[in-house]
Amino acid sequence: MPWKGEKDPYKIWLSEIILQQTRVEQGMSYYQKFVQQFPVIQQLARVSDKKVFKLWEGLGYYTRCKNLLETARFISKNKKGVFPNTYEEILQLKGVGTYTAAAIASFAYNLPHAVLDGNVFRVLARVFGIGKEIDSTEGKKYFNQIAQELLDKKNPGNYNQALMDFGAIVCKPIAPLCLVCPFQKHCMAYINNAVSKLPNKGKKLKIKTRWFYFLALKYKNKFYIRQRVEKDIWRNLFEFNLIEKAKENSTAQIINTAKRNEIIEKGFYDVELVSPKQHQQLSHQKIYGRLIKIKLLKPLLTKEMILVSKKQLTQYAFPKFINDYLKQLQ
DNA sequence: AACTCGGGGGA
DNA sequence: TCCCCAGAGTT
Repeated sequence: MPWKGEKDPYKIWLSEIILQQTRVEQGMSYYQKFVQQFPVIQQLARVSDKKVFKLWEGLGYYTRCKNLLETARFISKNKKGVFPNTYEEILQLKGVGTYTAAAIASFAYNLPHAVLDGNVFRVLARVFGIGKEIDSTEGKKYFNQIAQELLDKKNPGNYNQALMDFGAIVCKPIAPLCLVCPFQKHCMAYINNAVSKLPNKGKKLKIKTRWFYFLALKYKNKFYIRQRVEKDIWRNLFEFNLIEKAKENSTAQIINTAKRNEIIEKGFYDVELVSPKQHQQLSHQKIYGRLIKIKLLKPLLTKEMILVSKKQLTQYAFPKFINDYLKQLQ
């Protein structure tokens, strides 16, 4: 992995933000893109939001991208481009929590802070047989104390790296390699046949179902799009005119809603295409929907949406759900 | 403390 | 389908 052994705090920070709740294989190409285009933090700081969000497109958790830019600009302007070098200062940065601060502090500056990520939680829970819920406040505190005690204070960077690698390669979530594990004889979970029960993740989140009907409104061969600014999924990304429903609706019902909302007017539109039903499973929501392509014979009255050509669409960041439609859009 | 925030890949 | 990923911010 290109960030291993990396000592530039900027690149370490970049890799850590990208890898939050993200698999290495998924984040790799994004890291490469960012490092190649912005070798130093000042370069990232002066790029437009639009371009950076386009680079982040498809990676998910888009507030990471917003915070990434905010932090790059903060360090560039207020710190003369010099990355902070204490745990406390690093922790203050937007988008940097206790894990990321410990990772940067130990990897870049060899400061004695133990990382506590999914890997470390798992290894500690199993080896020591800790059944406390890892997402509770008490559990986090408890695990953090143990992690900090175990840390090799003379070599925190390598220690942290090694423990995470061990969790990722040997002490895996599913089908861990217990038979070749050097901790086999001491691992409380293995001895008690409880490997699959640890770590203990408490709550299960409820998944809500939503139906998104996107009206791709076309006027004079250009499409109306808008930025999602509300507090919801895909904030800061772009979309077509959205009609959201709690349940499945027929195309006729959606068209009726559009008329009622004065988005289209009788005699001044033409339905050109209705896509197949599509769905996307997010960690906390299940999205169903369709794209309905409509040719408008007169422009929209609202100023909320902007009109862009098919070619210009490629400059905007869209959720995957819409990008899948864009491929079918002529 | 509980909720919210994406998308991908393996079983 | 379910799980889980080098978690953080908000309510």
